[in-house]
Amino acid sequence: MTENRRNGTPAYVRIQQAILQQIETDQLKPGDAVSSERELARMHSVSLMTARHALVVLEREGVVERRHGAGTFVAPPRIHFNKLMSYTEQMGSRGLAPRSKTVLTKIIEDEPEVAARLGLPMASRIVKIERVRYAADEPFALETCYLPGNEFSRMVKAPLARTSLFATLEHEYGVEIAYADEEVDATVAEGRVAKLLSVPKGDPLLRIRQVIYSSKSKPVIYVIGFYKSERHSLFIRRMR
Amino acid sequence: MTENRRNGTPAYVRIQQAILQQIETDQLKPGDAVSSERELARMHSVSLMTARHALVVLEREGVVERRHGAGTFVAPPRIHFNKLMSYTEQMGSRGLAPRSKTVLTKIIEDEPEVAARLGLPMASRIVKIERVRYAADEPFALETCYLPGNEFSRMVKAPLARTSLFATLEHEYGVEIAYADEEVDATVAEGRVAKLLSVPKGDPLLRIRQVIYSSKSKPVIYVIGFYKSERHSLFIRRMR
DNA sequence: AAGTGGTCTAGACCACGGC
DNA sequence: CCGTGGTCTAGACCACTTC
Repeated sequence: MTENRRNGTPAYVRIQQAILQQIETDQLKPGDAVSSERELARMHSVSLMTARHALVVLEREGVVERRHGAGTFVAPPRIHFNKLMSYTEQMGSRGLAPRSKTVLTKIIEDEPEVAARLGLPMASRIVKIERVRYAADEPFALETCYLPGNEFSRMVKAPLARTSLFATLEHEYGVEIAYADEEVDATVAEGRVAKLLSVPKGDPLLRIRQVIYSSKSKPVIYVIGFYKSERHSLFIRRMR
Repeated sequence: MTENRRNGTPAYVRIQQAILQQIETDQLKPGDAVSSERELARMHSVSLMTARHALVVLEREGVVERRHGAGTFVAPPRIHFNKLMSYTEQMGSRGLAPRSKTVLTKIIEDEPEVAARLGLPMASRIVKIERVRYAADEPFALETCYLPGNEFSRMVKAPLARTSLFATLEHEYGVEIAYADEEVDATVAEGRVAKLLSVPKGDPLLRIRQVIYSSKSKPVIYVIGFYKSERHSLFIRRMR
């Protein structure tokens, strides 16, 4: 082995980095052929198996596609289906600025159903944050978030107008958000919800109840959202 | 190579099959250690790299977990979130019998929007099948399926009361169903839909519009479903 | 026919985990 | 310490695609 692992980095990772850099700098675009296994082996002075390993892993990660007999090609940019993203992140990925107004933030102790959803004892202290989301200066969603009060009481004062809830949790509290289970159904606008969304009573709304879990599978946020139906629909990709 | 690929099956696949069989016959249960790479290599008279390959692929498929320094272990049974299943399959997995009534089946030529969703020219012949789904003798959903008429005209006469649409497509037509894109929103019951579901006009309904694709990424079914909200909600797991 | 990825060998050393 | 998985070599032949 002629001094592989120069910087503690495995050879196959160095090969991947070289390819990824070519993609990032647009030297390689989707559909373009990546150097073949044999070329990579020569270029990086490694065995065929090592060059091969680099490509196999990149394929599993969705960066390249390999076609038997033909070659290895840069994969088209991936569309992230069913990805858990905050409202801020969703808007950001479409190049739009998130706009929302916090209409309520307080600590409650009398919502046992919410406590149960968060896996807390009844009558626990819970942070409640209610926000109206806007798209094009028009309200389209009302989202109510609940967080365990003992851990996250500082959230009551967080400047949520600027930063996202996810970012705050990840940076300020070191909570790594991992996944969410959503329950979706249909309902109609009534009372306070209708007023905040400025829709007539009886209009159909999408209701999404979401339990968001940390990487330790502990519930960290419970969210109930009401979405104006004509301005919002949900996309899901299901695999067989 | 001492006559590997006895039956045209690669050695690493044979090793996988041996392990999978041990799991299926409960000789290996979740958490149990699988034979190590070196053991497998000896047992199957292959090199370490080949035994290793078998395990690496099984790990990617979620069958086993590998822990550096510790060993390879049978993975806990996977929970299938966001899996594309037919109504028949969904009911089956809950131990319930599917019940539905076909209220309409005909060939149409005048729904250009549907044709577009299926990637067909306007004014194409399209098979339309409308079914009411029951749970506990109560209607809870109205599903309208559209299929390309030229390929699937025999579907008009398929005995859908007994077999599922998916099964028919897969067995009779050799179409392999791969994934679906769903668009979910909320609406209210009106006219014909309200009548068929026997709900009052104005009741909220979940509307799901689904394009189901074959493994060749060709649209094969377009489905519009209306679901009674108090009897149906949708579960989604999103990963970060 | 030339070039590509797919499978495979018979070894090697390293890094990590558990006793 | 020993056994595990992780990385790696320097070749080989096969199967497939493209021309």
